[in-house]
Amino acid sequence: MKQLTSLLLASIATTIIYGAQTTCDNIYFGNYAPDIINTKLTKDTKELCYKEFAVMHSGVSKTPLWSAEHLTRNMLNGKAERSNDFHAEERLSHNERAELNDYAHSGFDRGHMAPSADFIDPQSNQECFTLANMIPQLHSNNAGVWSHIESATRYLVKKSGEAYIVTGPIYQGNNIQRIGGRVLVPTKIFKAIYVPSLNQGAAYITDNAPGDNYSIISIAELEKLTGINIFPKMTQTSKQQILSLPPVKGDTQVAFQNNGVSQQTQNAPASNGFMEKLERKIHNFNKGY
DNA sequence: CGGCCGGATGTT
DNA sequence: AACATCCGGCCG
Repeated sequence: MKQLTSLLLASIATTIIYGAQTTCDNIYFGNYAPDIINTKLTKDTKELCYKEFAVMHSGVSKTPLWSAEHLTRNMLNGKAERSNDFHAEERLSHNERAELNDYAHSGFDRGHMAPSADFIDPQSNQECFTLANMIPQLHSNNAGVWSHIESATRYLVKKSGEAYIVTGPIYQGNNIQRIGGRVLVPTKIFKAIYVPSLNQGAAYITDNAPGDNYSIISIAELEKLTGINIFPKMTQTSKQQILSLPPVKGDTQVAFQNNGVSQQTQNAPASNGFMEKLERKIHNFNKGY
């Protein structure tokens, strides 16, 4: 009995220590994968490892619940060549995965979570075109505010040298749209960033909607919203702070409201190509070495 | 593959 | 303001 108890305790301890079990190495902060707390989300999920990113795929939404990357300055030193090889995920059965047909004529983009422009490595770039890394995303959002959020994130990586990034959808409300009758359309999209050298993190969040609105929120707030422990190795104190993220050029930062229309508080300066210029500047700087 | 699109940027 | 170019993405 005593043995059983200690076994049980050991198993509980193991559960706590390895709460976010992962088979993907060198992707997650502290090697701890995001941990799904909301058990409604855990149904039919499968972790998929790739060379430079990892995905928690849901057979219910037929999208990722998150895509994780560990980016360093060196990985972004160069230009990513798009493979454009959009493909269904072969490691998933038809019943749990999105197909190219689902997206065709749906009116939605196949929007990357881990973006193509993050992967200069050819294998990784090809891999990121798996539909397991895609959500149905409005084109205006993908080509607009979201592209700026991705750009600002790469800028932050180049500036700080290293970051852990978790990107994913949020499904809110009772009338979630589907495409192909199968793939759920997210209502919001987030990109969480943790910079280990600063021991700080924060997240961008936008509606999957037209317009330039976005918010910056704490990791703690994002975790409440998603039901996912985004960075299990962050301390609670650190999760409640908000890392100063680069403003998103020309777009409108708004006060975050969980379940309503956001309310404008300030405008990011509309300096032409601000982030892009900085990206190139740093790229050229890095090229010299 | 090529043609096309919307969004954004750069040049004139 | 007009034009070219780039980009992520859609379609035939």
